[in-house]
Amino acid sequence: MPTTHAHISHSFHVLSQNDLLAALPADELERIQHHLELIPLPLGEVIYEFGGKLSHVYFPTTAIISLLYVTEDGASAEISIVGNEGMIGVAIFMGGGTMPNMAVVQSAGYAYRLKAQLLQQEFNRSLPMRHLLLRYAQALLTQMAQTAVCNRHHSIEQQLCRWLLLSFDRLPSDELVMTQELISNMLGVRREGITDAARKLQSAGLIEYRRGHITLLDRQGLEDNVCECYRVVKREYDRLLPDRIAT
Amino acid sequence: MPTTHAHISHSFHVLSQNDLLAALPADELERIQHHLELIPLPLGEVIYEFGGKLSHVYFPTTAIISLLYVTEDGASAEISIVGNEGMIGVAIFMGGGTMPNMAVVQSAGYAYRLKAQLLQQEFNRSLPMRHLLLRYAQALLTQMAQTAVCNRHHSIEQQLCRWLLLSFDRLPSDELVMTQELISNMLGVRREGITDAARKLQSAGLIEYRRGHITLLDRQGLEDNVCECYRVVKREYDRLLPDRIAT
DNA sequence: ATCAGTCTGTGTGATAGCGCACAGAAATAA
DNA sequence: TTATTTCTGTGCGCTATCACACAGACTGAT
Repeated sequence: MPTTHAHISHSFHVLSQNDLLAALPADELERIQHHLELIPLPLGEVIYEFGGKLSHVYFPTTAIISLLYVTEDGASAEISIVGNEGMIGVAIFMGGGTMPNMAVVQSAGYAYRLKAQLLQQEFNRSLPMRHLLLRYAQALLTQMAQTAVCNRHHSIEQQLCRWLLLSFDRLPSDELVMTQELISNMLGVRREGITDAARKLQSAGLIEYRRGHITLLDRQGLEDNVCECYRVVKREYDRLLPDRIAT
Repeated sequence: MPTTHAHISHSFHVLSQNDLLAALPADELERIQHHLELIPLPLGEVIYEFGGKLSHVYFPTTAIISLLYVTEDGASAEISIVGNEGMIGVAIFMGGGTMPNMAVVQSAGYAYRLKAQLLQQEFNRSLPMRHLLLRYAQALLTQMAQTAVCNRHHSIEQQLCRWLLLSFDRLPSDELVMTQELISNMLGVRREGITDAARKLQSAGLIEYRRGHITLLDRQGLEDNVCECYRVVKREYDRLLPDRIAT
């Protein structure tokens, strides 16, 4: 029963586990607080389809969600990763309503959700809300742009490092439940390519994995191996959304 | 003398040559009209550098501008193309001020420019302005996302088709002044790769080229060859910015 | 405890794109 | 005109990645 589950877990959850909610001014947060529902998001759940209209926006706390594009011949590519630093549904306040990609839960967890219409109202009404969400949208823009660059120029191993770091940054623990097959779908490469790259990282002592579980052992080591794309994206998130514990 | 040049050409230019300006309500346009300067943009001019702060935003009329990212080891990749359908400087109203990429004139022409501060004021003041610019930003987001997908999955030839169509869509004529070397920089591939692809397109009768000039011969043919990415992006621009001749 | 299903490791070609090197052609400058 | 620079064409070997195929290992359900 999701409701019970949500209810039980509610005591362990606080709104501030999502950085955007945490950065809202107190009065603003108070206004929407009662409309926020804590929702469990199981692995693989599709939050919206290609072009699908969103009834709610989602502010993940422990869940991680991937924005994916699936090509006509079935190949896929991750456009961006969203976790507790952000939200799903920028198209709501950007005005388009939908986007030509899909959102899938990449790592199970929780998210607060809010009726799309309500978010839109608040976006129009409140200047701080608007500023915050727009800055987040810009960070998202940068992540997408850098994904394009990374896809063009960097090796699978570098991309895997980037992907792992971005994921672990958004995760409360050091263990990621994720098969190599799924990672290969995200990065849009072959599963064997991920196997090779992961083995290298494991024998270098940076990660450890076994059948669908990846454990972070040496973050610094990963950062030493990753391409600039990770740093560019991270720096931009830090710059644009600095007030993660604010007001 | 740019000033003279701008002045002379002014008589041939109307604000509505830029779709965003054209879509503004009359009263809004009137308010900013006197602050818009027509500026010539020569090929290769850098509008902003990596992380550079913008003093103005630009609304191209006949110019085409590329957003590029240059990697630490000197490779480059185009993030998006901006022409008379859009503007340079979304970071101004998104709130970040700068972005981690650069903007370079890819095809010489003109653009109206407006002081950044003024745009920001109008963005905050006027709801139609805000809606318009946000929808444009969303279209830009889609272009970036699709660039990532295309970089991952499609051949150089397909990408060249996409790039040519996006460029010709933004150009008043059927001739593009552009060397293969420059195109290869945009797409982030070798020059020889472009030579091969271009030769194929030429012998198929879709384009014709000679030393830095490319002529569009068969648009339908290009569209038949291009990957879905072009269509996805175009459909999204059409959907989000339909009122190109409005109000 | 067993078995079916899922994940990971590995091998063998094929191929797209890369790096480099250089030649001929076209435009531009002197 | 002639000389110089800038483009484009082409060849050759190299590498990363792909496509396919299958074996072994782990896990969870019965």
